[in-house]
Amino acid sequence: MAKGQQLQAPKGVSEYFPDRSNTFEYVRDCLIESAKNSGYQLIELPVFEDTELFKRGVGESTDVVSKEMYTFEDRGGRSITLRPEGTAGVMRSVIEHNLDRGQLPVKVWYSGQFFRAERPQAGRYRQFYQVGIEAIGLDDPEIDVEVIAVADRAFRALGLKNYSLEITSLGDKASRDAYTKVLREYIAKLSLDDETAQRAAINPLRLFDDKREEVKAAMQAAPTLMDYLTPESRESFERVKTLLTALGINYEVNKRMVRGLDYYTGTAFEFVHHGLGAQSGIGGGGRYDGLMAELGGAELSGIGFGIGVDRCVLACESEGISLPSTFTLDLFIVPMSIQTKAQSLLLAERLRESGLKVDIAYGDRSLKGGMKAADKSGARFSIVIGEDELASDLATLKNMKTGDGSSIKISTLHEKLRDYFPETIGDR
RNA sequence: GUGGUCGUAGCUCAGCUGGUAGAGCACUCGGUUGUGGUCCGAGAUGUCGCGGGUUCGAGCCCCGUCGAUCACCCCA
Repeated sequence: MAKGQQLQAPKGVSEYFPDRSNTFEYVRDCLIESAKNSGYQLIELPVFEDTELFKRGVGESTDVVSKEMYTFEDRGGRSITLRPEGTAGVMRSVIEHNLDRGQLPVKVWYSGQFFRAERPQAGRYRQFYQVGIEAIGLDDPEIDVEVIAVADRAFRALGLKNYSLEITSLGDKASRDAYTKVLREYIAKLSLDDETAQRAAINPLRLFDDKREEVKAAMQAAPTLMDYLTPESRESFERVKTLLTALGINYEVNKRMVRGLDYYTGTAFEFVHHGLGAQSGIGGGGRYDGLMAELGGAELSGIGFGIGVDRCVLACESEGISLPSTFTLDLFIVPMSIQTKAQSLLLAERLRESGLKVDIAYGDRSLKGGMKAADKSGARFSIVIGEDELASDLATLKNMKTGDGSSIKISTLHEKLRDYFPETIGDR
């Protein structure tokens, strides 16, 4: 427990340590794997950027920018901000390094920490981990569906079932402007309290997300964006739906979906898990038409998503899914005495160099203690190294699962283990 | 930023209307002079989140503070 002056982690951060860190690692890698399988390549970016990037990219009217950013001045007097989301940074890098000059679309994935200074709650942290992808330079329903499929495939690979996909179309800028005008007129006729009215003034779409029954009821009859889509937007959205069905991906059209970042246009989607608390979105994203140009780049459209790794871990736990451990050991060595510890370490290093995963019982433990350590390590085999073994070069290789032991020559242990782990042993 | 609940051993928690701490799990050692998982025995562990107040006496009551948690707001 926290004692007096004991240091503790900053408020609202999530930490993963054994054994739970294995779950985190597995989930993250699974998401990344899915992106790689669809041809996305790594883009590794800084966690802090010029504050201006987010103000222009994400939008100053958004909550994320107006009150949730970790912003500070560096020693050169520059305003720096810890990234609250990933897309703006990717765009900046693409523009800065002319990544869009070659074949399109540019397909990249990223993963890492993001920061928002919010009040923490279930599934919402001030530092959170996200895996995301972006496909830039192509406005096409097929790529929209591919992006959605990357996320859906990853969730299925994790074994998740209790989630659903919601999609909508936010239309192009023309559709959006026409609609917003009508919606503002509708909202103006409602009698709302000051705070709510202020929220509506910033972004009228927000009211669709209000949790209060009276507001929900009032918004029930509100016009929806779907009715104001241009023919092109409508046709594109129809194609997205058709393709999702063809891929066997279930979805629900949510005409009232709200996206918190200003740059979204066209296809927008959100994966919602039903076993979490109030923060139920495990991943979401959509198309952005004006973002690149806004940041000084070409007039290129793009689409991407961000998936919350922390929330996916919680989702797996809520469904009782037990993921394979990312930590595995092939062999655990138990030295009998202080005299054999050094020899054991040499043996371990030799085996490790050939690609085996090997650990040793350190400290002056009893044989029983050493074997308990071997047991808990989860290693598939154990071997006790004592004076006798070193003198005779004979030891018992024990299968920890079955309990069977077979006598082997220590000098040929490498070859013996090669039979069991052909995939891990390299030719060195 | 606003509100509810909570803060006792590494973990999960018990502790009646105030009388200075306990269980299970985990851990270490032993029962089995050199082979784990089951079983049995023994042992170690806390300034009861922190600070102040009331009291002869506070884990328990009061105030503050920090943290956690859940919800609003917002979102991954």
